[in-house]
Amino acid sequence: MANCQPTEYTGPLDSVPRKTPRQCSILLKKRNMPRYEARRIEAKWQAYWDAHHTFELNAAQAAADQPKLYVLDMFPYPSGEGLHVGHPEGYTATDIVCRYSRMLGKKVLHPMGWDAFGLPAEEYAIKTGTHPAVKTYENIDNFRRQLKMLGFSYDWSREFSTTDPDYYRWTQWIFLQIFDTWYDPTFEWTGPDGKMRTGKGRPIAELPIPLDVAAQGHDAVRRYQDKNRLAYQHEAPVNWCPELGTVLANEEVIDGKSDRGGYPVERRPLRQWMLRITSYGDRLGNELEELNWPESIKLLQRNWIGRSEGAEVDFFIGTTGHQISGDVRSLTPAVIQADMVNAARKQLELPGEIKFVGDGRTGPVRLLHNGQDLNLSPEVLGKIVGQAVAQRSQDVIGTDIAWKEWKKTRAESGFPKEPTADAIRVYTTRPDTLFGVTYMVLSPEHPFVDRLTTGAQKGAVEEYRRLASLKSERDRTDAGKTKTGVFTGGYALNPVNGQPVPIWIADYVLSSYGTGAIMAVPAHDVRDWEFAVKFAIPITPVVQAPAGYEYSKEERDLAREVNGQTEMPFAGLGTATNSGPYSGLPTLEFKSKISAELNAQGLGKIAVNYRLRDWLFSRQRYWGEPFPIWHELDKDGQPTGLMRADTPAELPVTLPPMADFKPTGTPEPLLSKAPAEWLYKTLPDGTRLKRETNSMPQWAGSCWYYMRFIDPKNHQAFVDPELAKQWLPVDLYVGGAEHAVLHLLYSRFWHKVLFDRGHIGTPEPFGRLVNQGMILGEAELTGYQDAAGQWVPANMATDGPEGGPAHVHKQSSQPLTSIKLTADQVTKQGNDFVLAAQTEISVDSRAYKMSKSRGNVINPDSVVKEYGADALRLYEMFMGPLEATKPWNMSGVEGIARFLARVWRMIADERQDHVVLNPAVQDVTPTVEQMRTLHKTIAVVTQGLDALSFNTVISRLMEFVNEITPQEPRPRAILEPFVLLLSPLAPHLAEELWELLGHTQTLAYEPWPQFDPQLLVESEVEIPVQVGGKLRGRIKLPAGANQETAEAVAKADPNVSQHLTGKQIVKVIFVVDRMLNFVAK
RNA sequence: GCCGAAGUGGCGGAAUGGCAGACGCACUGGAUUCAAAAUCCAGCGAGGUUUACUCCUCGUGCGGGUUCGACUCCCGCCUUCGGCACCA
Repeated sequence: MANCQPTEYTGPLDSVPRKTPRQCSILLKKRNMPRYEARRIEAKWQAYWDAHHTFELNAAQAAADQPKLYVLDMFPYPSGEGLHVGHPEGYTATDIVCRYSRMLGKKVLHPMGWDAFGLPAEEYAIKTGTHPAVKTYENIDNFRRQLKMLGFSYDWSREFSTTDPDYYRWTQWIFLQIFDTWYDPTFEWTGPDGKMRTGKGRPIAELPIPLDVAAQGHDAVRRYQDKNRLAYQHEAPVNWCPELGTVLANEEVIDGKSDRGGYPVERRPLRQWMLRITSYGDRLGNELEELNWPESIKLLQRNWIGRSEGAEVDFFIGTTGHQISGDVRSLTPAVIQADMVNAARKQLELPGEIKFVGDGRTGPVRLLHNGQDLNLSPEVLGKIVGQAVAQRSQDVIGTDIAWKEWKKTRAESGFPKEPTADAIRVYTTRPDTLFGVTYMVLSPEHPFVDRLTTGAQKGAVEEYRRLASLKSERDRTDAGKTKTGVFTGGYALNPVNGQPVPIWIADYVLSSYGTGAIMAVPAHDVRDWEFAVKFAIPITPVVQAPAGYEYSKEERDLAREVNGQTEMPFAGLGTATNSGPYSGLPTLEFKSKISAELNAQGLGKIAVNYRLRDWLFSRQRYWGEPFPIWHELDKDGQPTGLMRADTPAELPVTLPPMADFKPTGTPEPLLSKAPAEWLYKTLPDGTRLKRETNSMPQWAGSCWYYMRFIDPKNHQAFVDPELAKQWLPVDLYVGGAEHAVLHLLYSRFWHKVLFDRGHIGTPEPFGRLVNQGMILGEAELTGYQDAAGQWVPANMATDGPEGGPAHVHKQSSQPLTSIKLTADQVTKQGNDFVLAAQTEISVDSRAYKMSKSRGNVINPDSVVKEYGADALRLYEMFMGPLEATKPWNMSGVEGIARFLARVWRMIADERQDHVVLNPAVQDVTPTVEQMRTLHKTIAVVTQGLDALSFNTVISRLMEFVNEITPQEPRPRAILEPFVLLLSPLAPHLAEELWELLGHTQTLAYEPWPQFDPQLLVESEVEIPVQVGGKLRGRIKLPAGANQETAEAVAKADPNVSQHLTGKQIVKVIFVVDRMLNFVAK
């Protein structure tokens, strides 16, 4: 017997031999039971689904008259690491919905593909010399293998990669659409969705050309069009990452480092492609409204867009001849007189007494020589005045004349669309505080800074600008640091009262927001207050806080004592004071009134700004879509600045063959090293062209993939409009919250452009969005020890400084060592875990994000190998709500595997050496109880799947098994529906059992079991009885029993009656079949 | 600092105004076994109480409130996680 000991059977499930030697059969029958063999079953059914094209949606099915459901997983990047356990979480959820929906009779579109351009493959190429495409397609093969191994019901016939020329041909085509579009913000129209909108992306050919531009000829018109396209080129400081050899979008820079790799990023002015997403800011914000997305994600997007309403206002600075660049305030009339007298004496060479009468404000200026009016012509007077200006860099009269002229011109011409050179344009949300402006601030990069800087300030200003240019955006915008700035020496005139306002530069004003210049109202803005206090600039309050106004923490933090009085900024709404004719107006009324008034005078207009910036759309790397754009060259081979787009017929512009992928080390794109035949061409008319050598960012390919899945093989269009109409929008879109702003905003933007241009009929791509939560590593217990090996309580440990030890003591800053503890070293005390041996030492108990460095990464391959795909799928769904962040726990997977094995034994006979039905499964009529169990399960599972609460669905399936397994016989009539209920979640096991129950075809299209509410009604119910709201007993009643019956039965309960004795029943609360409560005194 | 989400046994979680802790894990005891694995059965918030069946008190981050009744609704705080962070 001993030699019959089948040691090999203790190995993994799949190594159990199917046939065993006869002589050992008695023992081996027991040993060799066909227990639940996940590996065999899963491989079998995956092969079946493939062979039968079970989940491929062919044209006939797609055209069928059934409700459609488009369920999409966020496009994965097929990394070399392979699948992470986070991926199957969302994928399983959508797979369950799809399988369930097919059984409900819906036609389901559920595709999968690859977002495969990007840096990692290119970095691998640099290291190894292999072409990025090689590694990319290898990774894709591995990813596909892993996904197939999990049994997801994707329609693999629709698979594609963004790197396929057949796909990026259409990415380039869509780029050309964007390039061919300008945004008309005032255009009113009704879209195919029947909604009225203001603002539309229109063909560039429809752009009205101003007469003066048209007069300059064809090239001027082209340049004007290029400036107005949704895809345009722009020279601006951008985030240049030398390590990655590319520029990055603002969104790809985190804390001054690159999102990918964490390399330093510097600011450099470069010519880059931009997409004018800000034009769609309003619609991207407003049209979030109707989407079935988590409110928190909508809010995140709204905040990201950051719409603000206010006004643009021009502050006069004079043209070159009339610079206001001295301290006007120091100029008393006497000083001005003296200046002008000096100028006149010099110019007219007149001895004797010279006197000016009038100052230009009250009437014409006259020059008296020895008391006699010389009746000088305005030209001569102007010359004298001009000299005075030249002598002293400020001239009140000159300024005053220019100022009046300027205002007059403005009143006639209206507010210019583009800022003019004679004024600083500011953006403010509080035009009602114009009377409180005591200084202005330009961003250090503002183009007017040089003009406005006076000689004395030149050195300081230049130094400040130099330092600012070296700082990263992050350093400059760190809210915590104290404000810095330099006075330029220049002044501007406040449009509401002509008061001169000193102009500063400071890096708290960003060149990329608004107009890059602000009017500062320290009394009513916390930033301006802080700055004004630091530089002793006057603070003029012009808004009265309402009675009982509660100052915010920010405001209170800036409080200061002046003459024994506490002063602080007031940034809220109130009543205007000290504001000329507007005094007494409430803030909002003031705002609209002054905006209108400024507009009437051509001094300002209502304006909207976005925190969102235009999308920096070019990269300098190889592994991305080439732009379908050519640059015209002049005789010397220099770009003329004019562009030509490829025609659709010329697409795709494929990547040139290259062997060297090393970055150029400069912002010169890698594609500039491409072969000349790719880079240059000559048109029939002799025009030399050079290709655009930037490539598109990774986001491009993922912006529209959901549309291509609808019609992936179409060679005539990116998608057939009829099919798009049928399938869009995506009905359920599941993925991680890390794409809350970028991907989701970018694809909504592209979608809207294509909508405006009439290519698709829906304004939004994704109807319902669900964010799956993150899966953390297994929970860890961590204790801390100091250098001497003494335990330190966990609440005394804190993160060490960057580059230093990982943990330090909160007080002494000594480095601490973290020690991983086991469960038996630790005990719970109150709310804390403490060392069992030293209960005064608390320890950390936490799950951390999975990371290679922490060594807590769970590999789906090994989970599947050990427990099977169904177990992995079910476990990920059982962990908790889909949206929640939750820690992994390997024994939880074992628990699920045990459940699946129990399901197996409920239906299959594991004592036999081949797969047969359990003899307990019989064709008998189910009992009423069994029917109730089944129908309760159908009800809970159906509702649970509709609500995506898979964890409770699985609980209910477990309860079914717990209830039914001990029973014999087990009626087939309840087991078959059970298998169908299980099938969306554990499809391989369900198919195997379905076959075992005698079916010859897949259950994928079996009708979903319907529940009969009649069968759920129980004849007898147990309800709780409370006395004074506290539970005192439970009574059994016939279903639907009335209050009298319930009270009688309840009073008969000894414990209830005991609690009622000596008390008076004041009131009885009774809810039929739910509860009974005696309110007693 | 601002915005958002969440705090329930040893752990993951269930219950969204009506029996707190379903279901699973871990743990404890038992059955089976030569033994182990697997499986099956029972117990499992804390404290008190009864020979026993029991019964009582407390308990959903903390403090208040509304209600016959609150994990659930309202007000104020604390903690953790995520996002934003000089956006005029």
